[in-house]
Amino acid sequence: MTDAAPPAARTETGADLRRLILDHTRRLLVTGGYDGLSMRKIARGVGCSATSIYLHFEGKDALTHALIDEGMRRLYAELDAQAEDRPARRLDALCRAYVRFGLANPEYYQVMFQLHPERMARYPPEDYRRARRNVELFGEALADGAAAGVLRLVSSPDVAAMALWTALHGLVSLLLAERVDARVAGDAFIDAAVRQALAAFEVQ
Amino acid sequence: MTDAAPPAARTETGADLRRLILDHTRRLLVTGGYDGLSMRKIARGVGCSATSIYLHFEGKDALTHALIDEGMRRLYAELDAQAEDRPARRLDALCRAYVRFGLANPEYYQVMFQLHPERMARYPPEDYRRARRNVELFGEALADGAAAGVLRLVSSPDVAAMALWTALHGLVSLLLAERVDARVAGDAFIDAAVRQALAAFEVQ
Amino acid sequence: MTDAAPPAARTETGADLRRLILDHTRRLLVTGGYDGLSMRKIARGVGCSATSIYLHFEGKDALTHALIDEGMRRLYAELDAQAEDRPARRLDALCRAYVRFGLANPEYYQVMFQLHPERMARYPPEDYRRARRNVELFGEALADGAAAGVLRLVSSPDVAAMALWTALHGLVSLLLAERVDARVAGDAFIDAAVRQALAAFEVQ
Amino acid sequence: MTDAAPPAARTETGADLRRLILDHTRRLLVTGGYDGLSMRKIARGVGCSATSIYLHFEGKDALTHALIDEGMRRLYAELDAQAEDRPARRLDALCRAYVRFGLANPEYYQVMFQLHPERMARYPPEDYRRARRNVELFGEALADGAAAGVLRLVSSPDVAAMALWTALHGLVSLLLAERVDARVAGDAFIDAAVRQALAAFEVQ
DNA sequence: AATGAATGAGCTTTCATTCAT
DNA sequence: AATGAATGAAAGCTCATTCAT
Repeated sequence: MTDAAPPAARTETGADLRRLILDHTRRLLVTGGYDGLSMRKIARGVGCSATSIYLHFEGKDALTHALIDEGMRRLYAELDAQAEDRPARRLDALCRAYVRFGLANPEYYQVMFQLHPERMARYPPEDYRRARRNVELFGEALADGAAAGVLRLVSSPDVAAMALWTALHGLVSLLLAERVDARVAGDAFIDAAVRQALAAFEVQ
Repeated sequence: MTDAAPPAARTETGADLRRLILDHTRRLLVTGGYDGLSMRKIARGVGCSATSIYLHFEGKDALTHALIDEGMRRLYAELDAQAEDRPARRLDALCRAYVRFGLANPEYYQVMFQLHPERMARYPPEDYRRARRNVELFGEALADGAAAGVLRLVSSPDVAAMALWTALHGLVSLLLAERVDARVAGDAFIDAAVRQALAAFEVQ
Repeated sequence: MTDAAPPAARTETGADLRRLILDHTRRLLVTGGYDGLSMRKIARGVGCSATSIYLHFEGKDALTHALIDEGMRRLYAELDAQAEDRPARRLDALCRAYVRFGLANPEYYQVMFQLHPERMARYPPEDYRRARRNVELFGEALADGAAAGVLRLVSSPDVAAMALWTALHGLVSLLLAERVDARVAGDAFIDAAVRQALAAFEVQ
Repeated sequence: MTDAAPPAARTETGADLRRLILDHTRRLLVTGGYDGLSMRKIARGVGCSATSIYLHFEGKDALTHALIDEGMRRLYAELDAQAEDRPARRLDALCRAYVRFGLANPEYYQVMFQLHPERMARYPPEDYRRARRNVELFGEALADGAAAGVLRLVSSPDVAAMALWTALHGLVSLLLAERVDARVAGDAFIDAAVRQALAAFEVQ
């Protein structure tokens, strides 16, 4: 039959629908936040039925989790790309890459780090473990730096990394929330904040 | 003393309903976050009709804003109570008081600092101005310390205060979100993180 | 006691509140129609509590009925003022006065003639009787004209008057509803429509 | 013929729900008027959930508009069926068909011609254009009659048609509103009123 | 792989009205 | 004469999800 149509047409939507859904979900997250998200809005945006989303994701949670995982992988890719041998320089690069990633990907950042704990409780453990790798990169740089005597550590590398991460996260999230005074916010401020967060590790 | 006479008359209803509503709203915020909040749930919790809430608050926004303002005032009270003459000590006390407040009042903290910017856009300007006073307290301590030569500043007190605030906020919000590794989180970690944030201002 | 205040102050709001309510209700009717009417909106506009309206009117129905009655009286006053001895001229003047009144007082006209019959079912019979006087004025002019041989009647004056009224009502209500083509509506159109409605009574 | 096969499959549900909704909406309009209308009442009447209505109509407005359009088409069908060559007779038949339609379909008539202008403002322009075709039928009869010298016109056919329409509308709407004296209303009255409205076009 | 139809629960808000004061 | 507090009912609408096809 002629109306059996080109099979390629289906292929394009077929496996790619998953991608389309993820991408449009991200777009919606930027404008309306997590709560402004709805399966129907996503479907409308992608041009498929709401039901179709359930063919690719178990539910809203699973969709969100997929997005988180994707974000975590991308963040890792960016952080891991900071190929710098000297630990102090690497730490600095990691911080700046982290902030850059957050500001450039508000939608990922939101679901990755600003979701209600209850919602995260159902996050798959193995994904969680991978997510933690991101902070570990900071810990490794700190440990390397301490070993080389170029970074000063007063607590364990893990603790220091976690504390550093909280500082960076505060910077990113308040900037994204537009809570930093507009007259202050800007590259200069970001630079100052990152320096301030790193000052603790400077050897005199 | 004389005007203390008839307030008991309407203990359960009257002006007290406003308080009950605010209090129960806070309770709901802890468990379900801002999006888990609903006028009906609040009403059910306080034991009044959903309509009654509208007698005391113009709408959900106004109710939230009242809560934010209340939180900001309480935070200010706590920060302002850190009566310490020596600037460096005062700054330290401010930081610890801030974190303490956030962890002790997750519901306030959430609406105060983690609301979607769109939702904050409707926040009354005069309340906003008062809210900013909180960060200013940090700026004053920094300026005082710099003047006295006991704190080192590489940027303006305002910028430094804002950057310090972002660090503290990151600490509080990740702890509240239960995103800090349980094996790490604890008073020791908080102490380490605060020290790390303050290290930038230490004079060698 | 000094706070017993000037009694005149109360007098002004006292009996006059009824008037204020009626007047503001009319204003609301223009903008939002009957269904856009609400006791609270009225109260807000007048500056009194919603409860206070119930001191002056039994309910929304009674308030509406009072407005209808007032409108009917005003319409009667306008029609009755068309002092013209010659019946044909008087009839013409009555028609034009009717249309003028309707267009000038859309809020009255709406409740007077465009309310759902169910809502009118509770209208007090004695008021209804007075309302009917308005159409009777047309009937009298028609009867006078027929007796004088200057108006042609093919049905009883009552029937003819009623039919004439329906035509005028159609004109007014479609104009108020903005359903007459904007390029057509205007004084010329009104004039043409009234002439057309009166043509039936012309003696050759 | 072959594609007429499986429509019985979804007799109660499927595409038929749309019809059921429209029909029940009409029924509700008769008893309670436009303002007595509610999505829930409709749903209760059809035996479906309120949500289901939104599957077939975008909202209350769209539902109403669909009803208006349907009514306009039906009215047009009735008017257009008045196949009469002689213009004067055709005009008479049009008038009587119009009134007949209005009295027989109070629910359609209501939404078609008695809706608040604000509500009509959102009516789709292309539907509006079709609706206007109804009045144009009167204009054409008038123009034909004038050209043939059997109808007297003192204004343009368009204006005369519009004026005639307002008269008929007044007749229908006051009858539907039960505002015409019960002792008068009846076929004789309708006949008298229509004659009166048409008298203007009679050639002496 | 994809869909249209359907739903129950829920949302914020407004309504007319009553009651104690 | 006037009010603040309160309410049940209802409004229009959106939600995540299921199911038969």
